[in-house]
Amino acid sequence: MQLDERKYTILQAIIRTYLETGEPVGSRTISKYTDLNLSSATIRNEMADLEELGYILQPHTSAGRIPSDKGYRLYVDKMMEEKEREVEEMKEILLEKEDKMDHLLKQAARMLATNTEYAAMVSAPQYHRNKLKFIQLSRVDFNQILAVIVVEGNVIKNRMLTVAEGLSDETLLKLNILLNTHLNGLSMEQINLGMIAAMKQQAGIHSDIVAGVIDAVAEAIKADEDLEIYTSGTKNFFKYPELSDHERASELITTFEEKQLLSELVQDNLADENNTGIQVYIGNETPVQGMRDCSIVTATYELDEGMKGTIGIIGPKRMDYEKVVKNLKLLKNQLDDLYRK
Amino acid sequence: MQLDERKYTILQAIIRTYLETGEPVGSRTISKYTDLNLSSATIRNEMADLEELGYILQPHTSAGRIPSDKGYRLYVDKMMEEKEREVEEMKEILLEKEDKMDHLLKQAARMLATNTEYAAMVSAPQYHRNKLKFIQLSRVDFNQILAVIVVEGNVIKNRMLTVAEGLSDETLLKLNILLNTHLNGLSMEQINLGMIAAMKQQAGIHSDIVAGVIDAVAEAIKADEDLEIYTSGTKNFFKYPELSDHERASELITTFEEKQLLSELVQDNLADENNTGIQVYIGNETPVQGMRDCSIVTATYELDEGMKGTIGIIGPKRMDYEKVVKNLKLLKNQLDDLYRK
DNA sequence: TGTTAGCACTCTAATTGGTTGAGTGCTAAC
DNA sequence: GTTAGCACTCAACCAATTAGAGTGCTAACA
Repeated sequence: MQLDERKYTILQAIIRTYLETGEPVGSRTISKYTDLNLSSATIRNEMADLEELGYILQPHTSAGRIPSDKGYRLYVDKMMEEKEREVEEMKEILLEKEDKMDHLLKQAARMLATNTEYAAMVSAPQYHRNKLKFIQLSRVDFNQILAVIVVEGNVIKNRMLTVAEGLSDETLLKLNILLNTHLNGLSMEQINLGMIAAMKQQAGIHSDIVAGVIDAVAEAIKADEDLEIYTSGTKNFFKYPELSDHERASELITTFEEKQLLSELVQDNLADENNTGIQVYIGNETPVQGMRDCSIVTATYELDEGMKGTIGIIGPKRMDYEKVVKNLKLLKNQLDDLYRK
Repeated sequence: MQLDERKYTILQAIIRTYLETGEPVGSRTISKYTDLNLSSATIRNEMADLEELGYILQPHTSAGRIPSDKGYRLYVDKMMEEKEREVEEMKEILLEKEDKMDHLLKQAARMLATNTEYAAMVSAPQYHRNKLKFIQLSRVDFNQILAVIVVEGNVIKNRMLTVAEGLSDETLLKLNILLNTHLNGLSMEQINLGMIAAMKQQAGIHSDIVAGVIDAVAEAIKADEDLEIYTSGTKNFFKYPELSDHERASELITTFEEKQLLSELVQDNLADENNTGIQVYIGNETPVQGMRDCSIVTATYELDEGMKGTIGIIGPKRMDYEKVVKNLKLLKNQLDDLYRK
């Protein structure tokens, strides 16, 4: 048995109706809804076939049909574009160029959640191909040295170092020059043990300062270790009965609170090189444990060369995919443009 | 009518029983529970009086009684200490001296939530009495200057400034000296417009750099504007039916997600000078909108001189106050000691 | 051969009414 | 002042019923 054109049309009608109403769809509804002019009995026969093909399911014997994951997948891949969406008024998306990145991203998440009425996440950009740009040691207190490390992409890392006894300005200058001449322009891979040893030797009694700085450099470069993720709209889970029984809600909320659990999503997204921009995970396809009953739609944005982050929406499988994709694209474009100018 | 000793005893019995069971308490239960040797009928009379006095309420006509906010308040103020709590095995609280403050505090919140089975929050310390310690301008790129500002308590603020054309090392040095000689050691209040104008004049064509630095200084000092708050255990709200209907849960979760809404709590807590250490808010007493059905217990910790933060537990009014207070005290002590050594 | 009308059947959701049990308030007696 | 006793209230539970939506199947139709 094949998915011929008529079955395809019927399936499409079922899914669209279900997305609108959230209720299982019966044969009579489809018989009226489509312009196929078929009786409900015929539709019933076709529905039985579609069920056999795995595109739809029956929650119980005497209920209508709902789409299966396979059905949703077909919808997202093939049917979605075809529907000419009425241009709908959308709350203006506006991102002020805030100087604080964290505020900006938090704001972005909030906006996504408000506009879509689903839960939203935004990951802070990951910095790749990081090279050391600049190191600066300064005396702050008698026995405290501040090391400032700037890497490509203008990520800044501060590290306070305590020294046993005061350093003269001259010594400090020497150390500054030592560190900068040896390390500037290098990537993590290029900094090797031999180099470090050589520097330590040159630093003499101040080798522990060199060690501290190297340590801070390492941390600044592998900043992705503690990937920041901002979320918003957790309460929207409650809008969809299929997600809001205690057990499920509890799991979803925990996942959303312990944001590290969402990092899979970010990894997955960034890893995908030939990423067209939008990725859809339906039900079991999700890389995040505890969200098997949801659909997740993500997009990757790029703030600056190599600074990529992920934005995403989590909602019920019967989410309004068009709206979600539209919102994500809009935000992605705004973020892409933000620092490009 | 007065709260005589017998009424007091009965009230105590009612509240304790309710805390244990979470069910409205009937007269017969109390008649058996206490060693007053009174019949249920007598208890009923006393209960009617206690209700009139406002210490207990009846959810509906033919139900037992539950404590009112006023009842809980009396319990927390007067009755709590009297109960000798069996020393209960508690999961060991252990805070590694993590070098990253945010990890440490997040971890602390998680621990509180796990131990108590309520929702927990931890605020990052607020830095008070901030004076400027040190300013450093460095060239990073041809047209980019990095300003590093260190204030008392070693809070560090970075600000990237873009300049129209390159600056000579000499000019940079001059600006550094200008800024440091004028500003070091001053508090926010001491930096006035006249001073800024004078510096701008001396800076000549580089007055915009001075302006940028002043701006960053202002931000560094009023860092409390974006007070960091870490939360954990949101899902614990679901453990208590009185908090987990959709409406209430939705509100609680939103408050917990938009952490700024919890800042009232922190303000309130830090403002209270003669704070004995633990503060209890019952029901309507809470400073946080949307938590009127909860009780909140908070404590203040002090990492270093003037670096105060708040830790807190949010749960149902019928929470195990002793356990909560005990946990907060334990954590508070650990945090207090952490950087003191 | 594909389509349709019709019918028996299934299952959920909502409604109803009855029962149970916990708990109360009140009164009269101790 | 205390208590026994009784009538009353109310939520919670259960079973039975009903209504309605929807199905699958069969037989007739074009």
